[in-house]
Amino acid sequence: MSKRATIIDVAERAGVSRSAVSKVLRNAYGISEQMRAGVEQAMAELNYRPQIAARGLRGRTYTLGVVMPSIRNPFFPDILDGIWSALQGTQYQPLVAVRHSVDETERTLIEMMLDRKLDGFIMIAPLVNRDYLWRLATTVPIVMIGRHETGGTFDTVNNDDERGAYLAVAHLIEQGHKRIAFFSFEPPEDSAVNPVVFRMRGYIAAMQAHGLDNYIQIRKTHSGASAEEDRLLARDMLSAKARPTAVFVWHDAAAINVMAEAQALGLNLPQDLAVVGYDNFGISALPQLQLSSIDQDAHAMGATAAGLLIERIEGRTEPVHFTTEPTLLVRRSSTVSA
Amino acid sequence: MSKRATIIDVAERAGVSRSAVSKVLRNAYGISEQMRAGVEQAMAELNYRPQIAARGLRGRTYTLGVVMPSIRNPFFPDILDGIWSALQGTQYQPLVAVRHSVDETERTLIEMMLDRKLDGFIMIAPLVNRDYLWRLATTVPIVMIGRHETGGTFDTVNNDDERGAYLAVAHLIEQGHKRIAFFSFEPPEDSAVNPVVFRMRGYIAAMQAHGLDNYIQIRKTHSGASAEEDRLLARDMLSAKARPTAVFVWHDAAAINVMAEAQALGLNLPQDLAVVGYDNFGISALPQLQLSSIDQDAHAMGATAAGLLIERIEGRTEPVHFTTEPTLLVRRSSTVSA
DNA sequence: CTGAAAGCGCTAACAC
DNA sequence: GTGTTAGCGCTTTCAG
Repeated sequence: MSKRATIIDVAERAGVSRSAVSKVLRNAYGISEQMRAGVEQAMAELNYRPQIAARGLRGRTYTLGVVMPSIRNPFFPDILDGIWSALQGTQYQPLVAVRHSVDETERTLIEMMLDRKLDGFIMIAPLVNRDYLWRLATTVPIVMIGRHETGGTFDTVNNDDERGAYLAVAHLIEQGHKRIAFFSFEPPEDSAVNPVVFRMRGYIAAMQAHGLDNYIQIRKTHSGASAEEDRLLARDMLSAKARPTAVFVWHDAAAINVMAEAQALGLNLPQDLAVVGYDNFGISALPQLQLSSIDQDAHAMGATAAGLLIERIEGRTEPVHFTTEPTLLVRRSSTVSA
Repeated sequence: MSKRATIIDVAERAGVSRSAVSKVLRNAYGISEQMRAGVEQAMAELNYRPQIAARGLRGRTYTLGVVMPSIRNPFFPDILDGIWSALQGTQYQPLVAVRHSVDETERTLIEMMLDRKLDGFIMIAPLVNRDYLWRLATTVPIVMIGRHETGGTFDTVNNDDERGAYLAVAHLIEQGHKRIAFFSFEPPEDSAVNPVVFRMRGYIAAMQAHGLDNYIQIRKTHSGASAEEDRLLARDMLSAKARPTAVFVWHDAAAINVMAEAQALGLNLPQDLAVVGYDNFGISALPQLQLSSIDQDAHAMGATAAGLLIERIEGRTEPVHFTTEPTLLVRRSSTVSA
């Protein structure tokens, strides 16, 4: 295992002091052109790269922790792409930690990243409670994606979930549907901040705005429901006497399960049942699925979150709350003409 | 931003020296029960957690870098789960870095993780050339997943791709097919180590073993082909005079594209065209896809890789090469009875 | 069994 | 402009 050049090696080779090298490294004030040139040459010759870990002991590690509840959801890669593109040209690098069991919240991950002295966190809808989060946010810069909460000291990036839901339902109404159900789930805790609550609100608003109060029907699975559980609930919903002719589903993964169950029950899609999901995740556009969905602009969410986090790390203290506009993507699952 | 307790705080509170605390921390030899108890109490009272970053400056960071070419492929989450389960009960934690552009290889990621002093890497089929990899492997412990190469100083974990392909093709032959094509791609470099080459070998072996030499047909897209490019090639293949009645596709994502194109051409699946993929990735079992596939046991691959990497970090120098057994999963895409 | 002290690679006052 | 020096939080000889 060969040896890596250190700042001392560079200093010796260039015939200058360590601090001179350090200054060149940091582009700090007070270094002559000549010295800079000499140092840079020495660095090149030695193939020197500063060890960020050591640098971190004094200051920053230039490493951002991205905390994900899963990488199975094809929605998250888009967020990551956004983060990455915002980080281009900066010194910061993202490192991803993924939650693995449901009984374990993100706390373990956060602590392990704290131990490793990462500079800040982008967290995606973590299962941590309010108190913990608020306290944590006074300790380290945090940007939260997918959590509607403006009281803490952390920044947030959210989609306008209420409006997105409204768009979805209005689209279904436009297709002639009246009996439109909302397929949802019961958020585990801090329900007021959960996007699903906003989507429900948008659903109700749209139904009411079109005089469909009497057709409102909300079905809920529990958080982290399996495909089987989703399908069980869907079967129950679709077997009822006056079954809905359309359903707005809180997110795409569940929407796919609802569609599968509908087909298993012999329904033709979209004639017998129209479906619209939320997230427009990676596979919704597949020819085999063609699921209509609300796009949150995950890329923008990621990019914005990364930008905000860096601002935070570099000193901003006022919380910022950013919202992306939802877009409706109409595909075959909700209309014959698509 | 409140202050975190350091080893000095603990030492003072317990009325002992820093080194004593350090020894307790590391379970090192030569500490009395009484002192240990006192130190542990002080740690608890101060809510002390050692800062791994500082520890890393001397020794290990207990952090493993997992380098992925993408998190879009639903095959990778299974590997990550395996890694995670093998790490349970150890001090090591995985941190994931994801490649984002194709023109950029994993080198950047590796270097940034090296700068951050991670202890070792699990890399999944990276786009780095042999020389770089071999040199790197003399510097830092590495376990490679999905690269058939036994000459370097790194460990490898692979599926028996040749056997997996054989299973897939034998299954199709059993279903009565003769005109079985292999839908593949041209590996960018170091092609001899690419799993796809082994799959091709298995395909050819199975065809020959059943006297179907004359029906061998291999189609290739290029590495990183888009869905459109896959479909274009599929269209060409399926529009030919004597089109194949079955196709073995090098991996599931491409198989889904082939199926989509077949349907667009008006073919009925699986009657007109049977399809088998490879990887059994997360969505192949969806009712809407029901893609037959070869399972590599991604979980075992991840778990094994993590175990090997820790052995390496803790001193082993002899390279180890591990192979998982492929399993055929028959679904609707290749047989009417499934 | 315990503690003093040097050192890991880099940063940041502070002198010169 | 440039170099000296004292840390950052932890580990690790090496005396006692």
